[in-house]
Amino acid sequence: MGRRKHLMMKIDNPSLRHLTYSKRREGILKKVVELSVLCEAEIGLLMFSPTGRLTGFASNGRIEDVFLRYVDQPDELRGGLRHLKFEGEIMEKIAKMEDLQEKLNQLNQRLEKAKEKMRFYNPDLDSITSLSEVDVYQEFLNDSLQHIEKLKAKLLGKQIMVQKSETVEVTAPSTENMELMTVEPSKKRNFTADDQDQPKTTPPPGPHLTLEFLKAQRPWNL
Amino acid sequence: MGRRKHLMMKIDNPSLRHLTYSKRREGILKKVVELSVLCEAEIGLLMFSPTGRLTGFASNGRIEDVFLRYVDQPDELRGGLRHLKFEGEIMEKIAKMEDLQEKLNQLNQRLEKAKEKMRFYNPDLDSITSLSEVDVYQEFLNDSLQHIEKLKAKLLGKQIMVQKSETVEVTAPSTENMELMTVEPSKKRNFTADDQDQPKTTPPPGPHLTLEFLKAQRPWNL
DNA sequence: ACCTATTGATAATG
DNA sequence: TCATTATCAATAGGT
Repeated sequence: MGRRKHLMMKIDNPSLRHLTYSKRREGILKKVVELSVLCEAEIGLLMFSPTGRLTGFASNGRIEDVFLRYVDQPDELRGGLRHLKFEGEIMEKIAKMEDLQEKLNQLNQRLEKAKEKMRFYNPDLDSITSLSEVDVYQEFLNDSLQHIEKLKAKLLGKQIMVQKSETVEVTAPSTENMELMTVEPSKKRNFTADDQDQPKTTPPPGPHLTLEFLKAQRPWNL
Repeated sequence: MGRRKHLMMKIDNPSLRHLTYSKRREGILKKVVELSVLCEAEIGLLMFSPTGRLTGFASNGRIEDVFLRYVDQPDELRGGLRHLKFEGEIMEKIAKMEDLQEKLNQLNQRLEKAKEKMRFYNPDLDSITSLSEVDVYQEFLNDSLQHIEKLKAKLLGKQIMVQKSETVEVTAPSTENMELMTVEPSKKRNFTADDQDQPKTTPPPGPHLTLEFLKAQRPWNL
């Protein structure tokens, strides 16, 4: 349209160029608005004049939403637009963030697991209320001590026979004074009797704690 | 243009609407390209069809650059376009991501700490090479056992006097057969002698392990 | 800004 | 989706 047709190349004359820009900018803006109205299409348009002035339009009032929708498009559906550097920044960051969130959740789980396991080694004494629990923790620590003793024996170059692995004696190392604290097996048995019938397959921590369960709570299982 | 002029409202007939969209979309695209060529204007255009299909254009090939330029505009210069929600969202997400990264690092540290602490309770026996280390671990476990014993005594309603806390006797709970494993204090002292002079202030785990350090490695310190 | 000759875009139709 | 074409809109150039 117009008396003559422009060559499709940059208009040399700056004033003519700017005039053309102004006219066509209005035309495009009008057409874009019409399209968005007639077809309820979501449209975003940004135009920077040769002098840097911005004119824009977004069908819903916010360019940002249109761009967000664009960013959310799967690669295949972004017709007419090739290589997306910005995607390689924002999308990457968003993906990275989701990845981080995932890792963070996993780590949190592992940390909780670790904390729980540590409580088996050094349970909060105030939280233990039943003697049966006490015995299981005691057995567990004895078992750990036994491993230590075995190692010590090896390092000392001694052969120490251990027939029953659940029985162990401990030597206090650093003091001259020693005092024995003994609890009679009989009374203990009275209180631990309930445990004997408990299932041995990974019970939850609590009143039905078993030695087997505790033994599974080793650092290398983390 | 056209034989008749549309009312400026949504076209009811869906097929007609889509047809109109297709045609006008091409027209706008052409005009936009022309404008960018004739005037060297930077233009970004995003159009979503009623069915969600995207058609777009960016004068330099990347919508993202146009959008970034838009985001960089001072508020006053964003003609016709108000408040920038997207900028806030992106910035927010980036900040959130950095926050997540930070939390993840902290969690990783805590997890490593937890793992390390657990090794104090049940150290990997293969990794222990010196008798002095063995002794410290042994003391530590004895200490834990002592706590258990105290609790048990309380629960049994007994008063048990403990004069020196570093000495303890352990009763193996669950078997009839018992076997004692004893290491002579003298030989032990030979091997643990080095530790006596070590500083007691949070030494690193390893050959200079101390009981005090291990005692600090309790779950509630995590 | 406005005018208007001219060209371009597109609505209706096949 | 593509082609045709009558009609109307956009705009180049001038004022």
